[in-house]
Amino acid sequence: MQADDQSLVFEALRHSAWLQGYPDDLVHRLVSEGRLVRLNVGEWAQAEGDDRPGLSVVISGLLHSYCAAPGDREVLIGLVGPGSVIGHATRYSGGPRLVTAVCVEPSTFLELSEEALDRIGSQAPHIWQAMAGFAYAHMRSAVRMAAEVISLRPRERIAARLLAFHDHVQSADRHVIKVSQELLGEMMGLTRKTINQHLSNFEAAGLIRLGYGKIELTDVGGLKLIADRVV
Amino acid sequence: MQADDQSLVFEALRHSAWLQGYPDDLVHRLVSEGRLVRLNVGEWAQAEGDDRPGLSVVISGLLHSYCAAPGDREVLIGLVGPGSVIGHATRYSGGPRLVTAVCVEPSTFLELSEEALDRIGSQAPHIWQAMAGFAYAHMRSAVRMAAEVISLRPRERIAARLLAFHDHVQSADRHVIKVSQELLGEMMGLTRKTINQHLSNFEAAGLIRLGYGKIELTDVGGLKLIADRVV
DNA sequence: CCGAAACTGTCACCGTCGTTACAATCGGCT
DNA sequence: AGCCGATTGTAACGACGGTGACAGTTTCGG
Repeated sequence: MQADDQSLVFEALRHSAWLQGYPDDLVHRLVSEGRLVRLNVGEWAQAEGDDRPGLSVVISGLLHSYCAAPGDREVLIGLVGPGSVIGHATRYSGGPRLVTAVCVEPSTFLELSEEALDRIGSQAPHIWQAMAGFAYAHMRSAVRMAAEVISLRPRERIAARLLAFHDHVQSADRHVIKVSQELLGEMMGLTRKTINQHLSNFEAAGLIRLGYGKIELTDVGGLKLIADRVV
Repeated sequence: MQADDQSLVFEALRHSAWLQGYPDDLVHRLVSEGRLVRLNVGEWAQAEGDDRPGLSVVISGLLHSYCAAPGDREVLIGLVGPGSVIGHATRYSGGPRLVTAVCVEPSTFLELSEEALDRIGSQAPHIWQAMAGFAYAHMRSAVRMAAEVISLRPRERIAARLLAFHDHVQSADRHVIKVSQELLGEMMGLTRKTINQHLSNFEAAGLIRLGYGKIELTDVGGLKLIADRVV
């Protein structure tokens, strides 16, 4: 890895939600033990049950993550951006990969093999806590998503999901969500028509502004009220 | 803890899905560092954001686990039986508890405080792998549940959920699921009426047998076909 | 600069699920 | 044995989302 790549990767990891609270030392070890990988649009960063175990941390780019549902279908579970961790160490989780991630933008990753994780672990045991930590974070969002889909009607669900995206991203223009309505529908089990109907509704109420392939949140508080079924 | 309790707890942990593949030594440490707790019907084994961090392993009994959804609602997420792990070590997961668990039968737990986990970790680092492991297991089932609810229509969803219960339990009479139709509906976001309709349908097709507060699976393969949308 | 591809806005029809309500049945408790 | 609460079977009606289809708009690449 080039020296400038190294510092770039370091910054990306250092600011990721995952490693907040862990020492610089751990981050440095991750950078030096990891391998930088670039993938183009359409390539799989990982596949269920594939033979490349380990973790990958997204440095730049964007991916869609799919989960296998009964009947050989795949459902879009979420968007994966810089700072997210995907994949898992088979050895420490005991099973095939959960999800499939496909690049929708050219992306770069820091790939950490199981062996690399072992080497890091022998020097900096923090890594195990960190791994348990992101497993929890993933579990948290998965449970929340399940709870949303189960308990909320489509209208509330859409509002809640928009807010989840909003909270998930920490960039400057977090108010603008770049997702097509088609994709939104696929992610929460609704048709584009239904999505469109409710979004138009929200726009008329001044909560959001619709664009081509994007949605701008203009009244986060108002959306919260809807998600909370107050309105 | 009494000596006979100790061996009882040891057996429960030793046979739990969680600790399969880990050495007896780790199990022994867990038993000796843990505290045995008994709770009656209606008592909370844990609460979101409560002040008793750590893990609890269910030794005997049955609990319902709830997850907070937007709008101060709680949705029934699943049933928790012997061998399951609930709670989490705040320190290593970085956030409030995810779920609330309420006893529906008198239950016993092995409670492991954060300090106990630390002590175990210093001697047997396996514990961290084990913790990441059950976080993964929980994540897996949560993601799967979300995928089911998103992609399956009610009929398929009910079949898939029945199968999930069936797979989850490893006891002898796993074919008999002891849940009321009311509860089933609550767990997957459907009304009792809808549940009843589809279940009656399944019964007529010879896939299940309905009882009072229980459901017996008589044709697992047939249910799989429905869940997979083949039928 | 233009054409193809992707995305959004909208329609009518139909099926399914939620709502509300009531009766019948089962199980445990006294 | 007998009662009461919990659970199940069922009905009519209305609302809402899915289906399939089409036109208009924006984006991007050649």
